[in-house]
Amino acid sequence: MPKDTAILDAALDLFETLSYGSTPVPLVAERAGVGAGTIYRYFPGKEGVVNALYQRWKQALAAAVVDGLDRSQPAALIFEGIWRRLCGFATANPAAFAFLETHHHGPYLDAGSRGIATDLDRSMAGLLAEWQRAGSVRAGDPQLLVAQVYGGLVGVTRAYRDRGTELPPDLADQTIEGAWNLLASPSNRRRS
Amino acid sequence: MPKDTAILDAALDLFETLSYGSTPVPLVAERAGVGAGTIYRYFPGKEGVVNALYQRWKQALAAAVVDGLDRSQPAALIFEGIWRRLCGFATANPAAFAFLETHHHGPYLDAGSRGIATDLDRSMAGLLAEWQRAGSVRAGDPQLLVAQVYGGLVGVTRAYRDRGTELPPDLADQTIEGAWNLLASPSNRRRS
DNA sequence: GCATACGGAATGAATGTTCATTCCGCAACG
DNA sequence: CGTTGCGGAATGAACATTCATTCCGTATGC
Repeated sequence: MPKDTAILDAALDLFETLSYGSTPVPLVAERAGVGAGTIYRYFPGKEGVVNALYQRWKQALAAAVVDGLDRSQPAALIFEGIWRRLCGFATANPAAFAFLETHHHGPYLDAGSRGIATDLDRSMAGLLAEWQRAGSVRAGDPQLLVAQVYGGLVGVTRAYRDRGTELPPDLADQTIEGAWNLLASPSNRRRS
Repeated sequence: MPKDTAILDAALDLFETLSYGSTPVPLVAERAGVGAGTIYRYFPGKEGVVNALYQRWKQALAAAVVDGLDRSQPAALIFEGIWRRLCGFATANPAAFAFLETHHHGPYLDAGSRGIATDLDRSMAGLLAEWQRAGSVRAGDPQLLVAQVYGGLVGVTRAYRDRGTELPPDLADQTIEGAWNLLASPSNRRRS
């Protein structure tokens, strides 16, 4: 494994269990199987590591969600697709998903990291706004609706984590009905 | 203001903006208007401060939500009451609400702090389970349903915070329809 | 094909800084 | 005066970062 990847993987693990502030850089190095100084060959410092980590995964998440969306389908179907990808991503990369969440606010994140985050939010809000115009999603500030559904998924993954259980493969099935009904206008709600 | 309260208030502010790990104790002291040593007269140490802070506010939240619930009302009405109190609490104490969220996972929280948190979760899940038996809430693990609705509220408050805006007084009105529809069984959904 | 020399990547002990905590002297009250 | 509560400089540990050194793969000369 390339050293920079080894470093990022080790950092992900440790930042998640110890929190960023309480993780010593030398410990990251040890876990990554490199010397402490090596980290500074690949990153400008500890903050550089968090930001690289954040951007790497946020971009991966954005790609996983957006890539190959067929925008011509009905809203409920597109939403289902997005939701499944989101859940798939969280299940496949639970530590990374939790990391993105926990560090959303971090004062050490730079403009680049924040930018990626808001781009994704905005493009989701744009989609919702379309659907509102088409009458399939209920009224309300689209950004807040996005925040509310997405927050729900975050809450569920956190609950599993607190419980010490892995995310189940049918996470999407368990949560999609609620998620869609939170968004849908009355006539578009799911019956099942 | 009593010194211990001043210390907790200062810590709340700083932990929220700088994160726990990066907040120096002497800075908390300065902000609280006390000497650095004084903190150690009131708390066993920095961890003692976070835990006192967490417990203080989690208890306040629990009290705000549960106190004086009339369990004989229909589910939708009880839920509305709870949701309004929750939103009221978040609006009245935005920093504390955010703090409780951000530090839910903190490795520095002790058993006492975690205990309060899970008690509240469990009592909410119990309520939901009752409603499921009565047919007003859809099927599914009640703990996960709680996590999903509550996560939604957290997401919304976070969105406002990211935006730099205060939480609006009508937060509950903006979010309750979605929240209830996420939970409700088909026949109990809101039309409005 | 072998020996030698070179460059840059990697290392980890050393450095200076930052921080949680302590402790001693002062002040306020009785 | 004694006692109690407080302040903030002093302390020592832990940390992020640096840098003199080692190490290794490749090139060069024989």
